[in-house]
Order: sequence, then structure tokens, then C-alpha cells
Amino acid sequence: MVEKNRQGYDSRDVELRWYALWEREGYFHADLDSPQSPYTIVIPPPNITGSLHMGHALNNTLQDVLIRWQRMLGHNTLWMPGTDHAGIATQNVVERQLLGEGRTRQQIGRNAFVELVWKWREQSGRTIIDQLKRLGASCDWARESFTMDGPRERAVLEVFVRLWEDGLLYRAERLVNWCPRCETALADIEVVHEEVDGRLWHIRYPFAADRTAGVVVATTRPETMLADTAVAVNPEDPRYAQAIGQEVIIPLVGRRIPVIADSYVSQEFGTGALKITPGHDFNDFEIGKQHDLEPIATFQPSGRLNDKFLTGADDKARSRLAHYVLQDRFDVRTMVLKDLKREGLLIKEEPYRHALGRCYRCQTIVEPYLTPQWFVRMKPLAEPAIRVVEEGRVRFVPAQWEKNYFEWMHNIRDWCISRQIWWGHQIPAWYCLTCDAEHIIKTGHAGATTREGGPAPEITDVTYTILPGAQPIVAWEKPKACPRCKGADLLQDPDVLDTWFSSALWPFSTLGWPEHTKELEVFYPTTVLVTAFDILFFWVARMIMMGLKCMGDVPFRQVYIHALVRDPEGQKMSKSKGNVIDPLVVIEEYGADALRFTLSALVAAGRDIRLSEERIEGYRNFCNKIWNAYRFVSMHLTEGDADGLRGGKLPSPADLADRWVLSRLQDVIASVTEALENYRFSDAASHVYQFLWHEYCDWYLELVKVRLTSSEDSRAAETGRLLLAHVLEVALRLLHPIMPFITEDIWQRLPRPNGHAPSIMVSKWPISDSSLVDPEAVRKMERVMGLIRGIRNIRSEVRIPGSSSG
RNA sequence: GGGCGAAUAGCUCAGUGGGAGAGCACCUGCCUUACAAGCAGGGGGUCGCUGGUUCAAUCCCAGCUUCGCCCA
Repeated sequence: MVEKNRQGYDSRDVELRWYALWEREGYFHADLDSPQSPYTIVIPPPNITGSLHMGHALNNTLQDVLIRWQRMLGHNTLWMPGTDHAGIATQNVVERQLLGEGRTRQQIGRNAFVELVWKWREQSGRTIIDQLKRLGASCDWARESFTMDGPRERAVLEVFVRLWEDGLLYRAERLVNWCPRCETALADIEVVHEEVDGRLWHIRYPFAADRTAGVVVATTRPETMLADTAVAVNPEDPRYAQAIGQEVIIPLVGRRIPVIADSYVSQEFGTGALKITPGHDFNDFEIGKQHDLEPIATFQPSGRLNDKFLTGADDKARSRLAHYVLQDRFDVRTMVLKDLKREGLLIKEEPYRHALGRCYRCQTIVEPYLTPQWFVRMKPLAEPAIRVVEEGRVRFVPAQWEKNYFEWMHNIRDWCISRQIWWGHQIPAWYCLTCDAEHIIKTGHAGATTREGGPAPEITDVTYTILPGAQPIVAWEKPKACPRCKGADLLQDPDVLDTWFSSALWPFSTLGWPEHTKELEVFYPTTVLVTAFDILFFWVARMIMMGLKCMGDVPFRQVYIHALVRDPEGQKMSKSKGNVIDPLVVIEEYGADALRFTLSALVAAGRDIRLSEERIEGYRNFCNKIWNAYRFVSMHLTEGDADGLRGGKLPSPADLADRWVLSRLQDVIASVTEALENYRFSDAASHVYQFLWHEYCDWYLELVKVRLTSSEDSRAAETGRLLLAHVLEVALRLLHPIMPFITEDIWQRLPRPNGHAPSIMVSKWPISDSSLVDPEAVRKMERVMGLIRGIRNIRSEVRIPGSSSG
């Protein structure tokens, strides 16, 4: 076997080199004073904890395709980059790191911890930016933002104050979704619901009047019975007609609670009797409100039991249940069930499938938790946001997503925006320790920790609990004095804002709002937002609401919504499943161009992408094909040819093939352009692929080859060489948005008209020339190709050798 | 329980009221000086099922089955 030098295309060196040049030359930078019409995209800011995954790769490839295409069309394009501080996610990362050193954030205190996160961000927070550059993203890096930098913080403060002044913010005690691991409240949509095979336990609650009889309730959460305040039945239910108005005794605890009637209770579910725990269940909370039941909140923030459930219990029960206190909620469940069984009150246990909510950041089962939080009143914000989509001022692509949007917006609930974490925008609200003292409870003690060998730290773990009745003073900065009592002892609300609060401002905060900047004037509203459907509610809807509220205009005119990237079996890629295809590994092995082309070719509206490595390899081969076509062209081009091309004059077609290839090129220009105009990335990709490989290489190049070798007609040969170079040059420009690197590399090597752009990325997007469209040539050429195929077919059939003929 | 979407070649998916397609995989023959990461040729599908509209249905309509996602 002959060892042959591989003459393939090598992406590695090429990609790094050209990216550096583009950046150095400032091609990514949008010009504020440009007379051209603007085309703007704001990046969905990746989390600073993130490392580039396929979702990012897809999302940013599509944005870059659009941006590069529009730049070539001559628009003043701005791709605004930045990163997101990702409150809970980042805090979790740094906390874990700290824990590795045997310390907790509580031990080092808030200020030191926040400082530590900033330090972590300096070191690790830019990883993903560098990775985006490897992908080829042509963002305007000079304008890079961070959701917690100075200007973005000003925007957050401004919005918070405005919402407060407009009566769209309030602080209230409500049952909220609580993550006992992150120890913070979550918004409703930060809870991921899943069906699980659980159990339904039937428990007997004896009547206070006659303990031999009772009501049997069915529950999936027996541990919450400790905090029950009633048993509810349907008023129409004949089984319980006698029971309504009586009192039953909570088993183990011994507390008396009423049997109430409420039509909410389904007669079909379980036994038809429902235990009511307003402090630990959303539905029960509502029922409790109707019946004036005081909720009992018997969990600590960590999900461990406190002693509230013992309120009203007798001494015997107190001593018997003392060991429940401080146990985890699921251990309590086990203990409760065991004790119930012993007392003969556990009637039945059956398998039961039901929904469970988990924290979207750490998968911990969330707990409904009664606590004062900040909320945004959403209805008034949602109404105009619904209207702009109805009126088409914001257009969703594909349009089917508008349905989901409307569905959610019409049923919108108030947004819980306070988080009990430290990394984030601290809420700009203060409380007066003088006149509001009754609502503020101070806990903590000095000198709780000493760093090894270091000086004794300040008091670090003092915490304030701000009760529901407290009166916040909302302001841009700490007020000098309380407006009510003139007291100067003010305490800032310790909570921080939901990360999505600052993300919601992104399309205008990145442009300098609330200052009246030229950037806002030029680039707002932005043109299109490119994002995956999974953050439609988290982010897209909220940006529309906030854009309308703050700017009085939509944040973007179009929203292109793409699917998620999955593995070849359709499974979500995850580290634990081990099915992750790492884009950076792919880029190393196959090149960013191959990855970008693959993702573009696979993205179909509303469908998940199943990514396999073979597919990427196939498009790497496409790179190689183009590279070799270039090698052929360059090998045959003469100095005279190059001069001619630089002069910009094209030869007139010498024969059918010439007319055909020029005509086909015009078609391809038109169809790629049309595909991009309609966000049909896969069509754009396959049109160029089909043309370059199966028309240009398979046919035109082969036909010109014949002219070059036969040398009967030197004019035909020259025309062939020139058109080979010309058609390749145009096709490269068509391909550039998808494959920026190889197109630049070859384009720079091809002779092209004098005065042309210094880089393909700032060259002109091809325009279809109708004078070159030649349907007759195309028809004739197709007949010729069919004829040749027929001949080849016959030849191969005639020459079928016996399989053992070797 | 409410909503949305999908079902087309072995796999992943385009597609249109009149001819069933692409990439990958597969089979056969070729290291033909651009490319074996390639070239040439080839096999393979009652377009989920049942009805209806139509001269004509993979496509439009209704029902069914299966799968996926979102919301509660």
C-alpha cells in the first residue's frame, strides 16, 4: 500500500489565525455613526459558571450566521455580547468550592463571600467567552456587558424603583416554592414538575367526641399532618354529612381540628376527606384562607422540622414527639408512619402516581414555604405584552410558539423576585430600625468563626429577619434618614433579586439605559432574538414586558425560537448520562466550520436536533472537498487568469456548461438568500452543499478538466479556468455565514477584483444576476447529464465482474 | 386533567393536491495527477391506521393508535 501524504484541509491553524485578524481589524465593531440601517441581536447571556455546550454552540452559530449575513448585506450590525451572573448557580459553585476547604458561606460572612464570588468570576467567568470565540462568534466584544456590572446595576435599581412607585411591586407573606437545599424562594417557573411513583397513605383521624369513630384521610405527605389545621370534605358527600362541624384529633399530636365543608374537595379522590395543611400545601393554603384557618409553618428553611407543630399539643405528646424536632422532612415522614402504624391509625398504603416539584438548579424537591417575599404584579405588565404579539409588533418564528406564549401570559401569576442568597443585586429597600423595630428580629452572635491563625473576624453571622408587616423604603441608594421618624439607623433588605430580573432588562440595559445613550437611539428595538424554547417564559416574555414598561417599545421585532440539541437517541445530553458531545472537542477534531455547518444543517423549525458525530464528520469532509476544489483551481490558474480576475471582467460563456453553471449559481444565490430571510438555516446549508459538491465539483469542474487536458480550444479552457475561480469565489461568500473560517482562508488566496473588501466577512453578499439565468441551458445540461449517467450505468452493468474474479 | 407537536428509506430528517426526496449507513467496481475525508454505479419506502372530500391524497378533513414536550 502506498503511504500518501494527507492533502486534507487542516482547520486548526486556520481558525485561530483568522479570528485573531478579524478581531484585530475591528470587523466585529458596530459603528454608532454609520449611515447604514442597523441590525441588532443581543446575545442570550451565558452563565458565568457555564462551559460551552451544544446548546450554546447551536444558539450562537445561528446568531452568527444571521449577523455575518447581515453584515455582508451592508447593514450596521451589532451583536451585543455579555454574561449573566446566574445567582443561585454561581453561588452554588463557589459554595461547593468553599466547602471543599471545610468552610461554609455563613462562616465567612456575606461580604467576604460576595468578594470571593467576584474573584471566582474574574478567574473563571470568562471561559465561555473564549469558547464563543473558538466557535467564530463575531460579537462586538468592545461592548461586552455583565448583568452585575455598574451600568447594569443602575438599570436594575431604576426599574425596581419605578415598579415600586407605579405600585407594581409588593412585599407579602405568601406560600412560595422553597428549595431547602439552596435555602431560597423560587419563582413558580423555577420549579420543574415530574410524575413519580409515590404512595398514598390512608390515616384515621378520630373524632374528639367519640374516639372509636373517625374520618380517614388520604395523603401523599403524611409528615405534614403535624401542621394540619382542618379536615375538609365535600358538602355534598353523604358519607361525611354527620362529620361536618365536628372536631377530630390529629393522630400523635393530639391537637383538635375542625371538619370543614368545601366544594373544592373531590369525592372521588382517596377517601373523599382531605387533610388541610395551609402552611405546607398550595391548595390547602387557599382553602385555609376561605375558612380563616391560621397556617402552621413547621419547617425550617433547611427542610428540618421546628417545634411549631407542638403548639396546642398536650405535655404527653410534647415529650413523645420531641425527637421529631430538627429531623429532616423525609425522616419525619418515616417516623410519623412508624408511629401511626404502632397506634393502629395507618389504615392503608397504596401505590400512587403524582407530580413532584424540583428545584431547577439542584433537583431538590421543593417545599411550599410560608415566608415574606417580594412580588411583581404581572397582570398590568402582561396585557400590553400580549397585545404587541397579537398585533405582530413582535413576531415569533415559528409562529406556533405564540400559542404557548399567549397561554402562559393569560394565566400569568405574580412573580416572586426575592431570593435568600447573597450573590446578586441586593434589593434596594431599607427598613427603619427605629420606628419599624417591631418587625425586625436580629439574631446572631459574635466571633462565631476564627480563621486559622488569622485575627478574630468581625461579627459575621448576624442575620435579620424582616417580618411581613415591615415597611420598606425603596430608593436608588441608602436614604440618609427614615422619612417617617428621621431615624438614621437603616437596614437594607438582605434578599437579592431573581437573576431573571436583570436578564429581563438585557436588550436595553446593555445599550446603556437608563441613560439616554446614542446606542439606544440607534439600536433599540433590536432586530431579532435567537433563543431556545425552554426560556420562553423565563426570559423572552419578561423582556417583552420590561421593554414595553421601561422603553415604551418592544425589545425585538422578531424572536427566532430553536429546539434543543439531543444525543442520537433523542436523550437530553447530560454529564451523568455520559452522552455529551463537547463542542470544544469537536472543534479541535473537526473544526468550528464543520460543527457550525452540522448544526445549521440539522436545525429544523420546532424540532429537536439529534446530533451524532458521524454527521459532523460528514461535513468536515465537505470542508475537505471545498479545499481540494480550490487546490485544483489554483493549480491551473495562470498569472494572466489572475490578472483578468483582478480586473473584474468575466468572460462570456464558451459553451453549455458555462451557461449552466452561471445560471445555477444565480439560482443558488437566490435560494440561499431566501432561506436565510426565512430563518431556514438547513435549507441555506443544503443549497450551498448541493451546489458546491454535486454541481460545481461533480460536473462543472470535471467538464473543465476535459477542456484543460484536450487543449483544442484555448479560449474555452481559459473561460473554464476563470469561471471555476469566479463561481467558487461567489459560492464562498454564500457559505461564509455558516463556515466563516475556510471561506475566508480560500477567499484570501483567490484572485478577486481590485478594490474588493480586505476580508470576506466584510465583502458584499452576492446578488442574483437575472441576465445570467438561462433555463434553456439548465434544461439542456440536465439532458446531457442524464445521458452521461445512462452511459455510465450501462458500462458498469456490462462490466460486472464475478465476485471471485480477483 | 389542559395545551402543543410528531409519525415518510436501516438511522436522522426535508417535502409538495398530480414525478416520493436528501444526508448518513448499506452493496458493487475503482488509489482515474483536486480530493480514498474520494470517484462511478446500485439496492431499499402500501409516506402510522381507518374513513371522508377530490378526476386525483403522503399532502386537505374527521376519528383512532403510538411517541415526545409544556402547563396544572
